Amino acid sequence: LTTWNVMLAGYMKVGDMECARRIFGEMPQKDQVSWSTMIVGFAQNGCVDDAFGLFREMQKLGRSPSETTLMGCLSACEQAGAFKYAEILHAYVEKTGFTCIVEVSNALLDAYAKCGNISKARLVFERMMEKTVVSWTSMIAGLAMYGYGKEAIDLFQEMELSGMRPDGVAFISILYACSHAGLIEEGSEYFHKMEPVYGVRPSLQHYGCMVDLYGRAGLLHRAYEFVTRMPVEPN
RNA sequence: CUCCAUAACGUAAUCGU
Repeated sequence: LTTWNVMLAGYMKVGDMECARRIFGEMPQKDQVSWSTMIVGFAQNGCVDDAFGLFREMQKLGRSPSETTLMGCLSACEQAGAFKYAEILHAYVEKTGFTCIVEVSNALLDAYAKCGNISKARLVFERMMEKTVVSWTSMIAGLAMYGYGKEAIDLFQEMELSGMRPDGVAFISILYACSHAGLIEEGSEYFHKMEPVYGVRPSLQHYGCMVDLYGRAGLLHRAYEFVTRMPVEPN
């Protein structure tokens, strides 16, 4: 079974959905990994309708999509901005009680944010019993996408107060938020506190965010100076 | 029983309507 699954994953990875589909039809048994591989594979190759077709087919066959399959489906929604699918999946999540699985709620919150419904995303976030750094980061990034920079910063502070330690991705989100809301000083303050205060070494992506922060605000000299002085090789 | 192999939640910039 694993061997068949590996074949599915391989074909999907190179974008050969026809071969993957053929193998999927030929294999003697299928498990959750097989279904999940197909659904996520279609989604990542931009075929969201095929992905959901399989989700439906799975249910018709009386198999319950696992939490992992669900996370893949939700992640597929965001790539397509497929709000209608996000709502269907939300209903399924509620029905099955998967809401208590933090990763599933994270995926749901992120899908709503990326599909254009920030208030539903917020609702999912507020109702979560348990939050991980992924939950906080997804919410912060969601607010940032809508240009709510101030709110993103407030949430970042709230996260710190709750005792959650921000990681590298959390900093990418807050820098993204500052950049898109024109909060230049706030952004550079966060950047400069990263390593000394939080112990997170800035990566190339963080430097990229800073160049964007200055450049987007029209501070081209500052952006240029930043690029020439950064300690990692600019890409 | 333990470990290992296949899927799976947050990740900057570039995309006119």
